[in-house]
Amino acid sequence: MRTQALLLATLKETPADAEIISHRLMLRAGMIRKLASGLYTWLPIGLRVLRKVEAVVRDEMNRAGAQEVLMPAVQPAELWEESERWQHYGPELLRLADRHGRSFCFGPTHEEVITDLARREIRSYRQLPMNFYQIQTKFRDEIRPRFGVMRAREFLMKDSYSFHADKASLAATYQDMYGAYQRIFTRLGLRFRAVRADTGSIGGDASHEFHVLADTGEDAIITCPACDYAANVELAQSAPPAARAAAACALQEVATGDAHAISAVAKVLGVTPDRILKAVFIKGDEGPIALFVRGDHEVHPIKAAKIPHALNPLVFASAEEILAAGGVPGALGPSGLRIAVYADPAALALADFVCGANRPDTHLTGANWGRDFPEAEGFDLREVEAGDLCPQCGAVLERGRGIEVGHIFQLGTKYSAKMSATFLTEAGEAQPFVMGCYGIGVSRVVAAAIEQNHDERGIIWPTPIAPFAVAIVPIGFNKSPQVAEAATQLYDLLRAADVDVLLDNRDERPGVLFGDMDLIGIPHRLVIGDRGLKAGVVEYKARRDNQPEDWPLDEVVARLNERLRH
RNA sequence: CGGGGUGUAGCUCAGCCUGGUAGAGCACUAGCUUCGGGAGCUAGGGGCCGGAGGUUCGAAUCCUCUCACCCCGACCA
Repeated sequence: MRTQALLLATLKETPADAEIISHRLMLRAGMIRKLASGLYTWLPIGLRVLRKVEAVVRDEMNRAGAQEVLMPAVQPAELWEESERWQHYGPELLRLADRHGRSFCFGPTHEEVITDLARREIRSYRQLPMNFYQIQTKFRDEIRPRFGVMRAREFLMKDSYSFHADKASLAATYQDMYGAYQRIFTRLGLRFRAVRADTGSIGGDASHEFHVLADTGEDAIITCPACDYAANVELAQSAPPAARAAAACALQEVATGDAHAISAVAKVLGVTPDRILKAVFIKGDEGPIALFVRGDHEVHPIKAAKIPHALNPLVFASAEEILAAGGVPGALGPSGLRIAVYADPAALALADFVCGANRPDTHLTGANWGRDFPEAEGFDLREVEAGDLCPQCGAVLERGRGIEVGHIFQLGTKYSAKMSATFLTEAGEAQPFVMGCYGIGVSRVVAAAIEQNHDERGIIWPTPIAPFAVAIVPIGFNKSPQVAEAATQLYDLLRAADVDVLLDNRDERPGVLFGDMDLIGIPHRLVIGDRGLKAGVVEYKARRDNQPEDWPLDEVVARLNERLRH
């Protein structure tokens, strides 16, 4: 393509409302423009990248045996009523009515539609398993769209859904999808990590998120540098604590005055926070629940909300509820409580510890589970931090940030059971499909790739998703017939060789051309000028490198192909 | 939805406090010069000052109401 025929809408200045680097660069490179909050137009340069990401995803999905379909973006409310998500999905679901007053929604996801398709079309276990995917525009009315296409309301997603006769078959396809995702993100040139994830509201047995590693990521992830352990902090665990020591001290009551916070108690009693029991009381549907963690640890709200009968999302108990349960705020401890008590394993491993006495301004020292109050039920509650030990191999864990670009779930029969989507087994019995679902945020991948690949001059695309693989930059295209001829010849030659090439024949100064080609991140650049032509060479420079090199004119195609292959 | 902030030329912003009839840089158009890392000079075009109402002789500026957008929190690909 020639820049003549291309909307090269680059900006010198950064639009004021762009916060993160990928959003800024996508605006400056002329990839996207905002239409309204969370709604973006993809300009030619941006769309080329989006299509290339799509192509890699499609290729690997096909290779993994999935079949491409395309479902309607607008879906009838009836299906959502069957799955009961019409009530539960909330305001994120964009609801519409047609001229007859029938209710519809703009699909944020397609479990209902695909399950409806499967129950109509698949009848026998002989047809299973089957895996369908589509690449399609979704709409989620996000509370707070931000960061450009990173969290847009309308976005492009690859979603797939697999149908199985049993869990073993689902597990096999899940593994296939795991592998396909690894290949996809590798081919896209991203540094990523598959992490264990909370199954969240979608439910199901197993789930992995694929995160592009970047400081601007919205998720905190725990990774082990020594083995393959990686998990979202929402469910990350650390190595179990050492076994509890025998009780050695007698229980003593100590007046601690107005020392209520862990740090204050630690100071007054001259102990470190890891010898103190920290209490958190939360609301449950059968009354409050007491939680205990070690004083130097934090309760993770998503973990705590999984406790039986706890309200989800988590809500802290009121002071009145705590008092009614036998607790005294400021001096909370496990003694004399009349409610359910859970403790994190690290808290349960404490011996001769400090805790509140459930009497005003009073703490206990030398306290011990079992001896001084009942053993609490163990429950993983604490948020894992960097420096904790890996539960698999014992190495020191790291904590970083990631951008979630993919998520795979083993759904089970959640949708098929509600929607009576069944097939006949070998024994002739109707059984609900066992399902899996697998998503990739295609448009988000574009932003994530930029977060990982840029410098002060602009984007540095991995070649597989660059808007163009090669830019030809003639110096003085409209002044020097020799340059124009050589540039055009080379352009034709490369196109004939099926190279994705952009000829920048704008009548601009070299600085402008260089600046734009760097900004939009074209990975390979060929500069043709009178100076070089006299010597029979063109200048080649990789976007990532600083030093250009001279290539003999007649070797350019061969050398370039060599570069493009790697 | 709570808390904070911003709307003035295509973009980045000044002007607002202290009312007096619209500005700069970049971009755009034309001409001349320049031409291997975002040129210089000259001459131009472009704004219902987000919208509505009010105060005033007079409102971008003061008041009220609205709308949009951005940032911080709970959701997700």
